[in-house]
Amino acid sequence: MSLEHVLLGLLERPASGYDLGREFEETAAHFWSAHLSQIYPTLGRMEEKGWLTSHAEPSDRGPDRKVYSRTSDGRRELERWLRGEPEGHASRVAYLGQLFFLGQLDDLAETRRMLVELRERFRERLAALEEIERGWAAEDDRFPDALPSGPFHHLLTLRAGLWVHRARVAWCDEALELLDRRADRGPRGRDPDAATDPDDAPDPDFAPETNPTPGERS
Amino acid sequence: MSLEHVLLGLLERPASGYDLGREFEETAAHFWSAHLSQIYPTLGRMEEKGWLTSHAEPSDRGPDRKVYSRTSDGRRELERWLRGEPEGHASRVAYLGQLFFLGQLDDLAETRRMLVELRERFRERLAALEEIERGWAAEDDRFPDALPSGPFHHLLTLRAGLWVHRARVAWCDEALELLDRRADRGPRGRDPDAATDPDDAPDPDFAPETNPTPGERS
DNA sequence: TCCAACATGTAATTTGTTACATGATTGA
DNA sequence: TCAATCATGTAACAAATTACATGTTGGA
Repeated sequence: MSLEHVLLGLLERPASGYDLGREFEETAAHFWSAHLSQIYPTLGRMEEKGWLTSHAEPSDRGPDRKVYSRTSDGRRELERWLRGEPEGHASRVAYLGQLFFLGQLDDLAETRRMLVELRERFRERLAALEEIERGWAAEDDRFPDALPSGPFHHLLTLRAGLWVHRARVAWCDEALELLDRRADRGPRGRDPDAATDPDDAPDPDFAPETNPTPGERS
Repeated sequence: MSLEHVLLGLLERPASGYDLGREFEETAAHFWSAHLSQIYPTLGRMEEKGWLTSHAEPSDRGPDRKVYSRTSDGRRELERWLRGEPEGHASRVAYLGQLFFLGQLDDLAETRRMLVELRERFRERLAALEEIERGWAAEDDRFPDALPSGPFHHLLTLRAGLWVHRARVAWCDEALELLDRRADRGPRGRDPDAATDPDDAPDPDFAPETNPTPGERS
């Protein structure tokens, strides 16, 4: 299970289940997520396997904290995972499933609505990632070439998110353009607001090549 | 459950569980995946709900096929899903988790190996998507602006994969460049093959802007 | 004769989500 | 006093993977 490995990675320093839950929302959100109700029993199982030890610590407020530390076995397991093959993802992207079948509705306004909504979400996510990167750049003058190894690798994963979200926004722009070109020829399912949308300029800095067939570079 | 909705979408025409399994590997692979052992019981549950009906049909070879058809209730449920909010994804991208923690190894050669391996995978996936698009363009002279609604939406989702995979390849290029710049200053964990890798030119057609901070466009 | 593709399923297990349960402390 | 944050968990359910089980047909 990869959750166990992500927890091992996060436990570079000792932390409680609750702490780790917060880390999933903050630092790890762009590549993993987990609920506390999954984290707690998982930590328990990892302790049974000998990858972690725990001790109780009084809390400033609220009940005792149960603080976990990685054992040398845990560290070894993490290394094994890190040195192994990159783990893929059986992609399950529900919004693409929706879009794929939206042709069965024969209502282009609905397709348009979905693309506009998606673009808005991707833009927000992108802006959040850019903000994080700006923060890192401002608070460490070694950014980016002289960063310590940990932060440097964090930057690499952050930039994966940046590239992908930029691409998603650009894809939405392209798709909306294709869609509006269609709406101009066949009147069926036409969105009355299509022409008045104020927010439709594609990003000129991020066009892979001639639309609509960037595949043909041979 | 979105699997049920994807199955409803795929059942535009009647099909057996086995057929649908093949469709997941072929047409739907870039946005969803499912094993036959998940598909069969799911179809059963959907029939109980009244979204599908089934009848047996003799097969050319092998046992009888159990062919499912969408009912009007099933069609209505599909529409409800399609007209609803775009469904997000709790992203769990294991390879980014690996990369994120690879800093704890302090072995840049290992980071390099992973990025090169990832880039290779993304390139292959990208080439496969480009090949599919080329096939569609060749077999339908209405491509892309005059395609019927179904194929048009299929094209939109395909192009999502194209954009994202292009971005992933470009991200790997950038990451390797940053990495090699690091290796040049600090000798620690240096990959002896880094300089002789023949396969390292970044794609000039797909650079968002100045590296390494495409976020700063203000 | 053996393997691949066709065809359908069940069982066991793992993984992930949602709902429930409890209780302390701090600030508005 | 009320809500938010801290803090840990269990239970029920849903979803997904892996392993098991069975049997046919056609081609190398």
